[in-house]
Amino acid sequence: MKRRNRIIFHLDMNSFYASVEQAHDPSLKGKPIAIAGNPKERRGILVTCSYEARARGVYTTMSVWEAKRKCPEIILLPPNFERYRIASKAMFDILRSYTELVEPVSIDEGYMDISELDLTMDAITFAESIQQRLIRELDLPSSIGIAPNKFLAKTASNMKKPMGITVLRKREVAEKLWPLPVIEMHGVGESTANKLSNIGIKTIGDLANIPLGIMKEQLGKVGLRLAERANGIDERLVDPTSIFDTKSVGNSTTLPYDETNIKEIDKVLLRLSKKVAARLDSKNLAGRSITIHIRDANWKNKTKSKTMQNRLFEEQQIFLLAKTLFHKTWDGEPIRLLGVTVNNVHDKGEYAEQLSIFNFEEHAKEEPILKLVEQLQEKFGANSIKRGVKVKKKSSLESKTSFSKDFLDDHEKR
DNA sequence: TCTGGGGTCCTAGGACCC
DNA sequence: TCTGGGGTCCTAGGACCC
Repeated sequence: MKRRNRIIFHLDMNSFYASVEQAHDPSLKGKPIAIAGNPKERRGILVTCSYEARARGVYTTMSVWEAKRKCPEIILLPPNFERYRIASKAMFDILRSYTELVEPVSIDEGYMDISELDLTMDAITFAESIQQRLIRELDLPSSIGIAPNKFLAKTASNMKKPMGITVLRKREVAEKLWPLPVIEMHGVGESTANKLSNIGIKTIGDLANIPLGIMKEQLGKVGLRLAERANGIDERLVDPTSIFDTKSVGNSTTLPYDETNIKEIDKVLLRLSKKVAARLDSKNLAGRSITIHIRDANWKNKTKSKTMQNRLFEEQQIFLLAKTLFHKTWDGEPIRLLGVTVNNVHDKGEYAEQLSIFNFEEHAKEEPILKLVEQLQEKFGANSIKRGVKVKKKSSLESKTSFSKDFLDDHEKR
């Protein structure tokens, strides 16, 4: 059974943050501008820069001091994420005015599946009309890739910037893709490129034609997938809902100076925990596990995580766990970066339902459990129940209790 | 004076269970 | 008296992307 060929668009906004700033303040147009995380901060980098800046040798991820050296007249702006979110929403609203099959993949790019659209024009003309509308209504430039699948569409949109429209057909893969160095491929970074180079794979064509056994052996599942993509094969569907299943919420920060002062570190952990809690709250999410991230002066990373019985969303809860994990991990080395992430997140409402079998209050009315509660509270105090005792409901009559490990850990220390 | 901050996915070993 | 084989969950770390 042969499936009908799909038509997938990948739309990529060109130097999005910089373009939004130029649209917002037209006097910035035609000038070398860059958005820097915090232009005054030591260790700042460029998040985006305008094409005028690029023409002067400046690029994204370049450090601020280096950019200033390369291009002394560069205009540095702090990011205004609220502004970018509004522009992003307006952009996706325009895309969704044509089809519901729009999948945002980041703030400034997304896929559209237009296979089923009843178009009165060809795909290229349609892409042009979208591009022109984005310019007309939002004053924002974009590039569009047109292809039979996501990978090729993404690759195509990258081929011509700014304001490009590129078609990449399956039958053109050998001619247009294969000559390119393998590092150009989406999904291949420095590390993979080095590994591939070691086994003689330099171009995307090399990758496409290597025996699958070797790829599997060298790079596992990732290798097999890359080999498929190099042959222009990608069956992934455009999924408009993927944006809604957030899996983690975290905040991290690079410290102004490598830090060993525990008081300062605690302050930072508190600040990060507050941010995470606030963001969870604004998205109405709660999580089941927490990870802390420590990067030392040599860029060596350490993570430590812990999965909890109960959902996690309160600031104090997150802060205390982060602190505990930090002290279990830290060896006294100067710290460059600290991060706090809550993983395994779900919608709070959904969560309450899922966990209701563990939710003590709901079952406390049942006779056998009620007695147990009284005993436990007498022994360990009123809050002990919420903190660590898991009450599992097996059937309406039969029930079982056990101590979670966290609970026991807590009490061993006293 | 190198190198931010937000994420996702994958792997691999150990614990634990049936 | 040689001890299989799944499956799932947890944890740590790595690669990659924008």
